[in-house]
Amino acid sequence: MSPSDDNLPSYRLDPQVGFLLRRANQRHLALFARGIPDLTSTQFAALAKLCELGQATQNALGRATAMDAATIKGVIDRLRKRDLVDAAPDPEDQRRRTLTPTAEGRALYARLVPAAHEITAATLEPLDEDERATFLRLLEKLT
Amino acid sequence: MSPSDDNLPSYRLDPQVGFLLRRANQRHLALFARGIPDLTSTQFAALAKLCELGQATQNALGRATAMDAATIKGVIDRLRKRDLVDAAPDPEDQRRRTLTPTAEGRALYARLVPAAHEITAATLEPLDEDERATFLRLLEKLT
DNA sequence: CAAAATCCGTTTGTATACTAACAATAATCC
DNA sequence: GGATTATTGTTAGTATACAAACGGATTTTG
Repeated sequence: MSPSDDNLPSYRLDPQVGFLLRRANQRHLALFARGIPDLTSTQFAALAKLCELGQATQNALGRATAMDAATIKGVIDRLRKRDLVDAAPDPEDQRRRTLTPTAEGRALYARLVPAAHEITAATLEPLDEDERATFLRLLEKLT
Repeated sequence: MSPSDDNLPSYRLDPQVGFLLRRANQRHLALFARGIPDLTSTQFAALAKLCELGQATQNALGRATAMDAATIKGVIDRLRKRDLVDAAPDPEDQRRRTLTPTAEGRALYARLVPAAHEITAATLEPLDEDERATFLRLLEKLT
């Protein structure tokens, strides 16, 4: 043992993946809130995926957007309150609620898509073309 | 205009950076909760940084751990309730509270450091050595 | 077919995370 | 030195996020 070999734990917070992921996410969320003040990023994700799919049950939409049942419920409640999403009982399965974007929801989504693309670009702005592709490829593996 | 050139917005949620960042963060948080059930990742970050620094005022610790004043307050409240952190008034500035890790806090931190390293490794496990370095380098730029 | 297991949506509780506003204190400026 | 400005910590309000438990509906299984 060297004289400096004490039992102080060798750990620094700053370079840890978890800390960096959290901060990168924070930065992205700030850019999102600035670019799309109308909706939170989660609400936009739910609306976007629902417009992609045309319709979905509540829990299925949650799975498609990586939100658990309790989370997607709150998100959908808020979107419904603003008449962006409609919920109808499923005649074939009485447990299910079939969600559909309203005309207003689809219109808002269509209107916001350009801003959403700009937010993605702004988030990746510190990287050059090659780095972006690399980063997205690797990030996808950590999902 | 080609016949297929309609006004449907071209947007897919799945490949967007924001969506991937959120999911990567979720995966990391799940690994963290499994590896360190004692503390949340945020609480551990605050405790770790405080042990690194020795002491800090509340808002300064928040800045060092990327938490705003309202967030760090709740985190510190919970750590204090568990006697992991001590808060003393600063005689030089009566607005400030000087935070210090308790002996128990330092012991817990020292005990958890190996698990924290394992969580970092588990989070990055899908990447090989080169990819990890690349990913961390690029992620740091998006902070 | 009946029992068990699963799935659906809901509710409660806890923990981030940010905005906004606030009182108390410090620092700065004219 | 007095007014303005900034900082510190607090509070209230909103929005994810997840765990755990629940009743009801459906599916699987024995």
